[in-house]
Amino acid sequence: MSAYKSELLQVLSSRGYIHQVSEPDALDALAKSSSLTAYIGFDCTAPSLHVGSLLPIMMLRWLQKTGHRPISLMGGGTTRVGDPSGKDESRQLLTDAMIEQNLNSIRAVFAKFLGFGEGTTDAVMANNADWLNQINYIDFLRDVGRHFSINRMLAFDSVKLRLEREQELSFLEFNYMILQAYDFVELYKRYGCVLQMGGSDQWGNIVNGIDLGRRLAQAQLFALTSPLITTTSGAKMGKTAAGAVWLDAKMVSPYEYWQYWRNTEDGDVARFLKLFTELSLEEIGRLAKLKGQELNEAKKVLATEATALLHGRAAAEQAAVTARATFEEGVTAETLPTIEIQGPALERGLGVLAALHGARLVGSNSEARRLIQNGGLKVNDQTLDDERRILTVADLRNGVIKLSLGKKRHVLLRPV
RNA sequence: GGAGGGGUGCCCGAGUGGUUAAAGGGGACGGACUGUAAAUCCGUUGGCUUAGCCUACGUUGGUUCGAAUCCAACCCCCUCCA
Repeated sequence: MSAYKSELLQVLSSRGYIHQVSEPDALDALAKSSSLTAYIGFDCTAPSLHVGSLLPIMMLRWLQKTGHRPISLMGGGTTRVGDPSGKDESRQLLTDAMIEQNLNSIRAVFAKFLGFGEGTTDAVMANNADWLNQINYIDFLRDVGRHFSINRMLAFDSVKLRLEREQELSFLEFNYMILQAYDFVELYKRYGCVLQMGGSDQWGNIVNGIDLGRRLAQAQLFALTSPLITTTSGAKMGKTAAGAVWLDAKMVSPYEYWQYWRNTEDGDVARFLKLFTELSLEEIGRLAKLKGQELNEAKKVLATEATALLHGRAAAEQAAVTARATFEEGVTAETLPTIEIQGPALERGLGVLAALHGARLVGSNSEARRLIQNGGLKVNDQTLDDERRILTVADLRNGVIKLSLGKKRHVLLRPV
């Protein structure tokens, strides 16, 4: 690590966000002497962002905290084209209305990490649909297309690898990097944005933007990429039993989110503390020294800090309390995820299979039956061995029935 | 437009007329062991009103007692040629 002089690069590099930087010295000097504007692009094919997007969001957050202006660029325009990779499934293109809806809920997530407004370091939310949708093909070819050399584009890894493996590369994909380069220049013109950040796989695209900026606007632009984050065991981040770990509380509750971080692998704890919390490096260094079972304390800190950033301190503390009661004291915490059921249904007697399905612990009755055979389901902490078991009012403990799948997933049924 | 190859379960991939709900692997989930970790081992992995029934091997028809397997048409993907 070279010794950066600007606070921005010091922070990003010491916390492990940096993989590559173009012209680091010039960028460092600029970041030290002035307030930069920088952006990261996000796609909006899903209704919410998930944990995989957290790293770039944190970079924007640090950017703002060190006195610069972040822009989150939504790919409203590029999403309309659809991602050409993954050609096996006939993916439907999203309608404009769906894209708009996704944009709105994603915006809510950003608001938790960044301060938006009109000030000089207030975050900006841009949407490339604003300019991409207007483009006239011929004009675009003449103004932008002439600056791209096919010879050079063919040399980019993303293209070269595909060609070497004789994999199909559509014209659409080939153009993707041109559109992204254009975004960069457009943001430079509109906001004076001089830095694009992104995952290491974006390097080629970003560099294209830098070139285009020089040719089109005589601008000096910069690239900064972050390493691709996988867990120690090599898996991509953000997938669990229940699917993706979304950042929207309606899709993944704060408790579940806390649990996700609590279950971090040992080898990832220190790295994740640096990347996904704002604890000081000294504090993290102390936590990272913990060994064996004690490391669990560090995981709890990670879980609480990471959850606090997204869902607020109160929700995070409550998740921690719920988890302690559930796992360490063996008590049924009332704050576990709760499903309301109809009181009369319980009086009549509710089949466990239906109850489990209703609580969304299982996807089908067959799945529940299998789990019962494997001893993986519990009612009020008692292993369930009879799939015909009927739940009644007599099963209520303190007004709820606790259903458990495995050791970690619990749901309370509460009659209303 | 011509020639050839191919479309199988979450993914990869075997299977060319009869216990095939479909080998094997990956992934995932459950159990054991642990520290709500990793590794390891065991089990499970289409659905339902589960001794049974239904739905499934690109789509639609056909042959047959019986089809993922044979035939026809169509759709889609890949390779080569024009």
